[in-house]
Amino acid sequence: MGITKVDGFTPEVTQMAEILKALGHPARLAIMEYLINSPDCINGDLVDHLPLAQSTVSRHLSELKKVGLIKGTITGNCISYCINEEVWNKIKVFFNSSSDQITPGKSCAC
Amino acid sequence: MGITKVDGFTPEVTQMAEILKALGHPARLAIMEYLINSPDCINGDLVDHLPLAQSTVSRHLSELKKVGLIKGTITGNCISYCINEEVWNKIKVFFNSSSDQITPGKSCAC
DNA sequence: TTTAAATATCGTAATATTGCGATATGGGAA
DNA sequence: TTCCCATATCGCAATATTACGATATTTAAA
Repeated sequence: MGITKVDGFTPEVTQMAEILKALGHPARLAIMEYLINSPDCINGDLVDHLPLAQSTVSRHLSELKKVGLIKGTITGNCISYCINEEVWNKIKVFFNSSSDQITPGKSCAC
Repeated sequence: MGITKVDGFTPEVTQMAEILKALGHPARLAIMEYLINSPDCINGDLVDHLPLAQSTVSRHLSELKKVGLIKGTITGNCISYCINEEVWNKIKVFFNSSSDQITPGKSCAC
């Protein structure tokens, strides 16, 4: 089928899965790291840093923006993309709070 | 194409992307939450908690195991699956350390 | 207005993913 | 051994993803 079932899952799970799915690609994860490390949000030479064609990079940027991981706009030759810290923080909180719920030293044998 | 390019990315990025990709599905994320909240690792009634057929759940479990997110084995009627805390923690560290690198109040305009 | 630059979108082809039913497999119980 | 139960695997069909080249779009500058 290739179609992901959504019915029966909580909106929280569905939304977080969408975000993580967007991050689950080497190019998109590399883009995020690049944006994190670039202090001025400019990613004009992003294409040079990735082994992908310009159109492919643009498509990945579009997907990251779709799920809210990045924000910004392009106006002329001024490229202004940066991390959406709110969403990024949401992921961080998700994993931190999940970790707290793990029973330490959980036995995995019967 | 549908084939994800790997050449040109660091092994770290590629591996983390694989893990996040595995988590980027509502069913698999729900499975992880279920495993986190079940103190005794038993997931025999996992199928009842998901809106998916048994074979589909088994396939998702297989993918989670492939990337190391869960560990355990099935011996007879004794189901023993649980979170691989080491990998889970690796994700947590990844997002926490990444957040530290974000320049606070980064301006996104030109 | 025309040109140059940079990014976005389109069209396409190849591959991957998803889900289910059917079936196979494995271990315990009768 | 045979039966029963639960999970794993297979095979299939439908859809999604990925990447690229070509083209469109947009903005600033000449």
